Amino acid sequence: MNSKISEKVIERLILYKNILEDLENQGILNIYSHQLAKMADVTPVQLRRDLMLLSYYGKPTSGYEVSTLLKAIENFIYKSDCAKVALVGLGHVGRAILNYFQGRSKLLKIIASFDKDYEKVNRVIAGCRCYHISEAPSIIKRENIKIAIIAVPQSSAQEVADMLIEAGIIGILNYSPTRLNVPANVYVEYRDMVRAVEKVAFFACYKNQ
Amino acid sequence: MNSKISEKVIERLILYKNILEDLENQGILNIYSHQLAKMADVTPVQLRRDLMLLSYYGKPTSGYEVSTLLKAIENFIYKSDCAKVALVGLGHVGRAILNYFQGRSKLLKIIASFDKDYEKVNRVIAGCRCYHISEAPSIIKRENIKIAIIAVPQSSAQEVADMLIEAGIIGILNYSPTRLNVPANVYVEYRDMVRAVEKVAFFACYKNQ
DNA sequence: AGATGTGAATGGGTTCACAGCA
DNA sequence: TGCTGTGAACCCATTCACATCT
Repeated sequence: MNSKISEKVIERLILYKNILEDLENQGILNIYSHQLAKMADVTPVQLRRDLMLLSYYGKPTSGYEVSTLLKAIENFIYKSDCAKVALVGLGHVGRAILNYFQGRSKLLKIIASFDKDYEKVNRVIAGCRCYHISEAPSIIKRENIKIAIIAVPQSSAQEVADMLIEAGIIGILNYSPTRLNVPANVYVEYRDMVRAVEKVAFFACYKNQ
Repeated sequence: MNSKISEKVIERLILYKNILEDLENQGILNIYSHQLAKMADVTPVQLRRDLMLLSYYGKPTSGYEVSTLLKAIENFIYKSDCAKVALVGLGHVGRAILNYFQGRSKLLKIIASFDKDYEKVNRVIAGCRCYHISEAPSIIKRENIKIAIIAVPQSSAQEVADMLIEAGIIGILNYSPTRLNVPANVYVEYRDMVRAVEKVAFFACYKNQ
């Protein structure tokens, strides 16, 4: 592990990857930094700086080759250990995630989903089988899943997190508003929807005086 | 507008507000910076720095008074112009947001929701009436709504954004993966769920070698 | 000429270290 | 003594300016 990699750079690289996938699907072969930067809402210099991480190089004549740059970002971001994802909670958030994932991420796959409601258990929802929450530890261990999405109500979030971590999870995307207590080696990202709207409201008004 | 306010500070202030609401509900009257900082996963110095924005002061003996600090943050964050929110798209993401909002945000209120599906139109879902998308411009103008959440499929996100901005929206929370083309005065926050999981996967693995 | 890649400068955010207070 | 508030130092991210390439 050489120099520390910042969250912002990774977020941007993932965004570039998305845009490049779209460009590839449109049959575009080459792109200049100023074009890609515009699509990603960053400056061309910022983009070129970010790409310095990848040891990938473009050409002054034709810019970047879409397909190879895409592969370079994928190689950099992709860690095969963390390709399998578990989803806990099949309410609206959980279903939304399953729908969005359908076919979108080439790098990650939601292997299993869990819920405590027996109505949902054993059904296949958006291409993913649902198991009872009590089966989570054994399935996560057996499949060696390292990443989990928590989409359960606030009241059970910590309890679910404890169980997941015990089973080997080291990365959590938490859609519940609760702050989780986790060991130092576990990475948690919070996505509270209410806080997100409050942030937008503040900055929108702030920007316009 | 004196000095520029950073996104990170505001995100943290909103988080403190959340935690303080919980503390108030638990009947806790006072709290020290190191306690609140721990709950928010920041350093005590960082917390005290953040509070410098508010012109609110604690006491070395008893720390901060929960109720007044909470009010100070609310006052700072709350802009009455931006209290009304519109939601576009009542798929799973839209419903999830409505459920989370139920009673949670004291500062903001989702006034109206919109969908193109006539099955949903005129129903009241999670306490919020659903209108046909074609009514959005007139209702947004009439109610003077400034903030909107976009929870529609990728293919219609830009079109919806154009319509909203035309009707007076200046802040957008975008759950679709699409990058939006908007005028300079409009603030947009992106919340793509697939990219979020990819970020977690990267850092979880990166942290653990 | 018009791109890319990058050392050096700038600017913003966080932490240190300590003064001041009850 | 143990807290708060904050100038100064530090560190990280972005931007500038320019050498380099075709």
